[in-house]
Formats: sequence, structure tokens, C-alpha cells
Amino acid sequence: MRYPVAETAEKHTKILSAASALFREYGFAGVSVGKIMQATGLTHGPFYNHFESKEALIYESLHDASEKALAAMDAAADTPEGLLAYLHGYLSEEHRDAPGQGCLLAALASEIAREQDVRSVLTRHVVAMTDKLQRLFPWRVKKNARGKSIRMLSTMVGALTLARAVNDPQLSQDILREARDMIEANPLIARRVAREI
Amino acid sequence: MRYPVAETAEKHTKILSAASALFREYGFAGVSVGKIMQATGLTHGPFYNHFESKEALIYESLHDASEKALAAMDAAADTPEGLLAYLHGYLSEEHRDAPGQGCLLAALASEIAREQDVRSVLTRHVVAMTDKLQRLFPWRVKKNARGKSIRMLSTMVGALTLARAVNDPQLSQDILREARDMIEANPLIARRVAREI
DNA sequence: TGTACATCAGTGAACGCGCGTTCACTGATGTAC
DNA sequence: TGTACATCAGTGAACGCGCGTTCACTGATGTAC
Repeated sequence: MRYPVAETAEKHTKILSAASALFREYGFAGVSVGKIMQATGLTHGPFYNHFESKEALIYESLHDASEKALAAMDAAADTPEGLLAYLHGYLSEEHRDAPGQGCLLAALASEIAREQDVRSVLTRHVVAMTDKLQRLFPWRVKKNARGKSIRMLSTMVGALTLARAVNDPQLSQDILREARDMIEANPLIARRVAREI
Repeated sequence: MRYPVAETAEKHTKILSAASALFREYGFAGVSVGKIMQATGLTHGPFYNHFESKEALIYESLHDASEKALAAMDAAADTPEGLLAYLHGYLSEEHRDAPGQGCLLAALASEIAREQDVRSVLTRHVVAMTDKLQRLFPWRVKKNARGKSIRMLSTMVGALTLARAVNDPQLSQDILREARDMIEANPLIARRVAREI
């Protein structure tokens, strides 16, 4: 039967966001088209009314997740203090325990490396994140701001990935704490934080 | 037909090493039992003469890869200079382009995080690597050696993962170079390296 | 040392299953008049 | 404004395929005598 146009568009975005959360939580191979459609309350058939293939959905949902993440970063981190809070949140146990709502780099980078088609989306995401880091942080006045933001992003992604993979709760906590401490050990940040207190 | 005992043991290790390379290159879900057996020159049937299940092979091959990696690290990095060379190798383009022969953390951490059974193997690997780092490096005399080695491992894993996922060759190189520079920026390492030259 | 035979890893067809994808069908919506 | 009908997203059975796993069979090896 025919359905209202508004509902159709709504379902499209529901599929997209269900897919992007499930992919981050279980990986591309770990989520079937049927599971995604089930999460939106539909049967698996009409998936192909919305997307050309699972591959196309992966591409679109990553694009969607990237834009949402960057927008959220903009909203939260419009000041150096806000960015500091954002970085703390990134390296929090809450973020570690909710990969479906979290960073797509930490959740999917290794799987994306094997899928040629979606690497460009991830590349743009990495560039956008390092751009934001160097634009907002106090260290922007220093030399090699881009390099420092790349180092920081590497540490963040690595620490979150390891904190998730390890099954010793204490070690997991330690990994996150060390990465947080490292960020705050930046002299310019330390000065800024001290001023706040 | 019956086969010599020596050959049987040899085939067992061949399956193990083929599996551990293929898993790191294509992920657990990306490699079938048939592909692994094909890589060892056998048909898929006798797989179950050697291993109880694919799950059991994953566990055993990770264990094997971890021990080999730690042994190689021991052999290469028995001096601070050797360790420095090892770290350079870790963050090299050669390592980036050969995930099948490379670090299991960078290749499989996110997938392992989803497989409860094998997280203990990865946990032991992380502990062993940070232990080696803090034991061998000049910074061992300073405070919080464990913390610093955790930070270093996070940066290494994150940088290698991102360098592999990104499809811009220049950006990929920059990520690796920044991580290398970061390691050398450690004051105690810088002093040591300067003395070498 | 030579012979008879039990062993058991490898063979390859077959299994049930879940996957991505297709398709004939349904029927309320939106449109033409 | 009311009626007739074309549209098209959702339904759910079905497809071919590759997966992990099983199994009856093979036949050289290793062993018992």
C-alpha cells in the first residue's frame, strides 16, 4: 500500500541512524540488513526501496555519523574550556561503554581500512577533527599546531580502542586516565585549567 | 590414509600461522575456515582434526601471534637503542602496509573488544608490551614509568590504525611521522639519540 | 626380519543456516477529472 | 467537492550463495606378532 511522503523520509533517516549505531557497536560484518530493518520496526524487504545495497548504506551511514559527530563537537567545544570538557568526555568510561553512540574512528577504523570505498569518509573526518583541535586550542599560537593535533587524535583513538579491548577494569581505567592526564599535561592547557580553579 | 606424525604437527603450526596472518589482514569475520585451509594447501575438512572450532582457532592463533610478537620485541629491543629502532619500525610505512605480519593490537583491537573470549589474550599482550617499554627505556628512572608507557602504546596503536584507515598518502605519512617525532621528543630519548650521532 | 592389520589425518560431498538481494503482491495515499 | 484509479512503500516468501561443521570413506603409516 502507499504511505504518506513524510513517513517515508522519516523511515529513511531512522534506518540511517539505526545502522550507524549498530555498525559502531557490532562492526559492519556483525550487523545484517535484517537486523537494521528490525531495529526500525520494518521487515527487511523495503530496505532496497531506500538504499541500493548494504555497501551503499555503510557509506551513507558513515557520512551521516561523521557529520553528526562534527556538529556535536562544534556545539560542545566552541571555547577552549568546552573543548577540554569534550576531550574529557571522549576519554570517559561512559564513552568507552557506549560505542554505538561514540566516535566512529575508535569503533570502525580497522574495519574501514579494509573497505576501500569508505576510506574517503574517514579521511575527511580525521582532517576535520584535527582542524578543529588546532583551531580551538590554546596551543594554536605555537609551532606545528597541526602535528600536535594529529598526535593528540592518535592518542585519543588508541587509548579508547585499547580501553575497550582490554578486559581488566583497572587497566582500562588507567589507560583512559593516562590519556586524559597527557592532554592536561600540555603546558598551555595546564595553565588554562589552573586559572579556572 | 595415515600420515607421518611429524607432518601432522607441522600442519598444525602451518594452520596457526596462516590463520594469524589472515585474521590480522582481513579480520576474523573476513576469513573463512576454508580460506585458511586453502592457504595451508589442504581441503577444509581436516580443520576439525586440528581445532575444535573456528572460535578455538581464533583464541589459539591470537595467543600464538602474541607470543611471537613479544619474542620478536625482546630480540630486537634488548637495548634502549634497539627499542628505539623497534619503535621506528612499528611506526614505519612498511609496518602500515603489512598488517598480516604486524601488530595484533592495531589490526584487531576493535574486533577483539566484541569477542568476550579473546579479550584476556589481548589484555596480557598490552600488559607485556607496557612492561617491556618501561623496563627498557631511559625514562625508567623517572616517576610514573608505567603511565608513560601506556601513553606511548596508545599513541602508537592509534597512529598506526589511523595511518592505515586514511586514504590520503600524505596524511598517512604525516600521522606516522608525528608519532615518531613524539617518541623522540621525550627528553631522555632525545639526549640518548643525540649521544649516538 | 617379514607379514597382517588397526590406526587416523586427509578427502570431498553434504548438512543446515543466515546472509544479501529479488519480486509478485497489497492497499491506503495522492491525483486526475 | 466527489469519484475512479494509478502510484509505490511495505509485506513476506523465495533465490542463490558462502559459511561453519559433519561424516562415510580412503589408504599409507606404524605396530603387534
